[in-house]
Amino acid sequence: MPGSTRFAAATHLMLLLAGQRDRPMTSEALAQSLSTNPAVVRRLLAALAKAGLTASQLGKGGGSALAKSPKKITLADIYRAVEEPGLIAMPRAAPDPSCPVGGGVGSVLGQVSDAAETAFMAALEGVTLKQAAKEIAAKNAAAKSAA
Amino acid sequence: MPGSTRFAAATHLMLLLAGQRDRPMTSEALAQSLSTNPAVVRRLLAALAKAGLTASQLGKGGGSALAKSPKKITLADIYRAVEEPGLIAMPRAAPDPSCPVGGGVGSVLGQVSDAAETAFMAALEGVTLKQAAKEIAAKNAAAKSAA
DNA sequence: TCAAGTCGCAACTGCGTTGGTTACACAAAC
DNA sequence: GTTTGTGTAACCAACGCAGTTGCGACTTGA
Repeated sequence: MPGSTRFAAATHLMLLLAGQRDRPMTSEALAQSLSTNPAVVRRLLAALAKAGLTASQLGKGGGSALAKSPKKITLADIYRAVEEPGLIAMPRAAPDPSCPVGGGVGSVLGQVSDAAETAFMAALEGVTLKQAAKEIAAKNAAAKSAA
Repeated sequence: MPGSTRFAAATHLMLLLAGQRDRPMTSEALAQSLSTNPAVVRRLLAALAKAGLTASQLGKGGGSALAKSPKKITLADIYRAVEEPGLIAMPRAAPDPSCPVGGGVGSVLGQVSDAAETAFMAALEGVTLKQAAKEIAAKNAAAKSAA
């Protein structure tokens, strides 16, 4: 697994918040569901808040909550909030300058990378938080009836 | 650095080989163009050979060469040959089993991940090695005339 | 048959990123 | 003013990637 697991964790968080819209949830409660540390959750939440997806309330009875309707939040929003762009990494070392291919590879790859990344994001753009929540609810209902 | 730079390096290699189809190139010569180590090149070449994109010749005067026409090789082929699948990483730690969201996140994310990855690969599928080589040649010609 | 050239593969190392953890200052509610 | 909870910084351990080295296997050519 190359990249980071932040997107998966952030999506989990957002789904949790989407199910508790009436009152804010503390980072500790969220951390327990993710089986991780509150500070990790807060780091994620900080990124999400900066993107305008969540808002937090300080002090007693505080916590975090969605800042927008789950219908208006897509997985692409979440991805952009917590992950770095650049699905395709460029080589660290510069290629041999005497190589005629070396110079061009970068720019060609850059173009392709942009196109591929756009396609990737478009797929994420197509799923809203609300849709995802609904799908999970349906899944849980099915599991419960089976048990 | 997020993912790996293997795709970029492998594409560079393939472009080099596409320009030297008459005789095989040694890993040492390739390594020089990439300004890296021959062993690194061989690792890449091993993966490309396993995918049927290149073939190597042992012994004196040996080296590696394309196994197919550049017209029939797409960047998606190269990507698949050298990179692991799974653009979206799942969390390492299993979520709290008492959390109703926890279980569903994985499967929903899996579906989305597949869709997004398919879109990503489709973009790469649209570019053949030959097209990339042509683009670089055009770029180099333009640079030369400017100088 | 033997020497030279080249790939194939496996170990070890160094570096950068990631996630986990702790600690502490600040803000809001009671 | 005490309690609750966020925001943020610092530090640590684990992991993956690239770089490096070394050696064995194989093919060519004299």
